[in-house]
Amino acid sequence: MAKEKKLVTAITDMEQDFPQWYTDVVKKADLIDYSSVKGCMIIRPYGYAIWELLQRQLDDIFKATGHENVYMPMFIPESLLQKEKDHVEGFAPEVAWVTYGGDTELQERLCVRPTSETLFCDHYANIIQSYRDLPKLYNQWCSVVRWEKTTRPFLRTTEFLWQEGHTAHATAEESEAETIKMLNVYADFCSDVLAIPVIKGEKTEKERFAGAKSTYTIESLMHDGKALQSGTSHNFGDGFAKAFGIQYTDKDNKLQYVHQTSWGVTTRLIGAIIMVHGDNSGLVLPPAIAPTQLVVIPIAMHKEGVIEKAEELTKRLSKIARVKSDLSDKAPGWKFSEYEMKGVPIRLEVGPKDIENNQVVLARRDTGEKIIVSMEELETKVEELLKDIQSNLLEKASQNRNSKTYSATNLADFEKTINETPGFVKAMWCGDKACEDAIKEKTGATSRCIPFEQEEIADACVCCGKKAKHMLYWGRAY
RNA sequence: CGGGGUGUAGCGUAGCUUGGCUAGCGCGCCUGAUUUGGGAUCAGGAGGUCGCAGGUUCAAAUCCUGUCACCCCGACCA
Repeated sequence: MAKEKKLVTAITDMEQDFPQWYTDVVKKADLIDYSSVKGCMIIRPYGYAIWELLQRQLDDIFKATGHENVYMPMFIPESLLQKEKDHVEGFAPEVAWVTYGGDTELQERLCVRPTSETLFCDHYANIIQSYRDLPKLYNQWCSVVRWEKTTRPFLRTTEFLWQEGHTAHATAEESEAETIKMLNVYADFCSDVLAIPVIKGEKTEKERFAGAKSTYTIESLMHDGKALQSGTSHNFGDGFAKAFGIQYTDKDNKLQYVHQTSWGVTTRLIGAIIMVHGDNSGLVLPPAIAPTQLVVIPIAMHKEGVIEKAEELTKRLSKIARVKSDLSDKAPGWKFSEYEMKGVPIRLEVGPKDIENNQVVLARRDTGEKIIVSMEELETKVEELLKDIQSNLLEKASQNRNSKTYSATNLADFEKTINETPGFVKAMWCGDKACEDAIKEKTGATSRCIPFEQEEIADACVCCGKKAKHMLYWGRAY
């Protein structure tokens, strides 16, 4: 693999100060700006373009799997939020309240949705009567508000964009199948589109979503060895249905409760892209999610025919990729750096020498490699390169994650590993919450998930030594 | 919510301890010329309620009080 060469000095080295590196990338790549409201960020055009591509592709998959989009109100009356006990207890500390309408104090205060389970449930109770009404497969794209104490761009903001799927099914088997199906949709999307490998698994009871029967998660690993929960899928069983009275009459004319699911991913995924693929020169975008896949940079623009050639190539390549050209009067070196910070997968340089030789120079962002390509095979080469970059990024991210995945069979090893070599730690667990708490207390690591792919790395629980039930992934998390 | 820090031009900052004349510098921006294969050079130019409010003083970016905001580190969360 090619040695990574530091090309831009405007960004702090990640080895030196990872949080600062992250902030620098987010700012230098023009993804966001801070706003005048604490914890809220302005998503700038380039950042939003990434979100739009992500949204469009995911939405297509949702539609293809039978889901429909709806839009729920952003306000939830307090009484509605309180219908499911665990749920309200889980979210109450972080909701924002509306208490006035104009200058009139409201009879009942309204919360700004932190999530919309209660709204969907209330609605489902009204529209579901018969088994013929099932399943209901709804999704909404919206923003939610959670009054977090500490915020970071994309990873945790007061308001964030997401999608939340909410479905209602006739049976427990169906809701479980839906939960797993959507988890797989997320996992495939992460690896195929975002080039981020994930661990699929179930959350322990301690980490479970407020009100859920079971919570499944995809966990990814960032460059600094910290874990990021990248998507979740919950099976509610009939808990919410009972709290909200969502019943239907089955084929045998018996009244039944529905079984529900919910699942979501957020703008946090953009944070994951940054921290999984980024390097010391800035952002590195997988082609599938890059708003600009190739940027055309003319060299010596004042020379005869250069601008015309750049425009011609831009037009030609626009047929096969998302292409833009930069004909501004900045120096070429400045442009190189600019598009590297922004993570554009391929840079095309074209100057008088190239025109003379009937060729162009392609530079790939992931490896820094420069390739001379003849005009004739340009399209073929660009398509090939985009594919190659996409798969190379997934390969690199997988290697990185695997090299930072360890296992521990006793607590001393566990602690040493998590402190000295940050990453995932695999360890056996007896299933007792006391051990989970103890490990968190002692090491600062949280249980990430009980992976579907289990391994027998020992017989005994890493904490108490009793007989182990599962292998768990642990890590320090964002 | 606890601890720490910072607010001076679009961005980054000097000045504040010890009050004093026109608030200095770098980047960026505008104009022109020369340049152009890794953040070009020269010349000229524009841009400031010194976070906000009050106070002390002949005089406040500087001292005092209050207030607002943001950042970083912890405990809680996608």
